[in-house]
Amino acid sequence: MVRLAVMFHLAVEEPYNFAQSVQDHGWIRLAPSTWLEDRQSFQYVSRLAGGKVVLTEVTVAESDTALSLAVTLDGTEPLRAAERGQIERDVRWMLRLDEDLSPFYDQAATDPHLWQTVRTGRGRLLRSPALFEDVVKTICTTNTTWRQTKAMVQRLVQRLGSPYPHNRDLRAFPTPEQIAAAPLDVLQTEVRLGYRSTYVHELAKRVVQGELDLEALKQSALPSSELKKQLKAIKGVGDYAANTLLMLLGRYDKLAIDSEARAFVSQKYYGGRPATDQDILSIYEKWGAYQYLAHWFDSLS
DNA sequence: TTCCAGGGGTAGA
DNA sequence: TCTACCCATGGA
Repeated sequence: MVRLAVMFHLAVEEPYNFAQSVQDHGWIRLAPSTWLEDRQSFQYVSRLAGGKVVLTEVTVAESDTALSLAVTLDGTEPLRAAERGQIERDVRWMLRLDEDLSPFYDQAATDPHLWQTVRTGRGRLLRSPALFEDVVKTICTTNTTWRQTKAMVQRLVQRLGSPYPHNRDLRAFPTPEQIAAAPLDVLQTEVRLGYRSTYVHELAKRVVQGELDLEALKQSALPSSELKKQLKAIKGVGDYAANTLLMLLGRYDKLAIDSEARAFVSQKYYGGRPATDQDILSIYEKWGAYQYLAHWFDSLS
């Protein structure tokens, strides 16, 4: 089998700590994303619109001057310019290379403790190329352990995703079409999504039927509260999941309060006594458009 | 056994 | 808007 590789560079604005930013978020441990420690690189199995499966690897480019990333695409067929362009846009989206965090940096610089962590260039939390993938992954984080989340996503990818020709153990995240075409029973008994099976299956069918245009939400100029209503209209997406998805869309004005956030705030601000959701909200309220990131960095530092 | 994990849907008030 | 109850799964 012929192996074809393409490499290109992406310019990056500093401060940006590639290795930390990619690994900070748990998403790096959800298939088909991987962190290759020995190569200090981020690997992702991409499925292009036409069905080609390509292995994408991103690492810091060797350079004495400006920071840039080296992106390598491995596949069996030559890539058209449009396909290469798609992957480049996907990588920029996944790593949030085009997000302007300077207003947050300005605000964070007024908090010496938080600034210690923020200034190191972390905080561009990893996300998936398609919002569909992130909605499914987020549904898989609810009311379960992180261990089970990883296992559910891994089984979903292995059972329904398209294989990478050079290594069939590597598969792309299944498309809405692939999930919709699978019998519900497969999601229940093989992927073992539990009661989430119907949510994920329904979501895939709605996307395939054109009833729900998730990709359009990425470009939406709607206020976060409006966007949140649309996200909560998805079965399986409640308050926590909707706010997590807003963060994945680059909106940081709402906190995703889960058991981890409750435990952290309780420990740090209430001496181990339980904190109500209102307590948590009031702590980060002053961060306005950047409440999620403020809490995120607070929990890191 | 029972509880609960990076919750959410639904019915009933 | 708030509360009680249910929901698959698997580890503790």
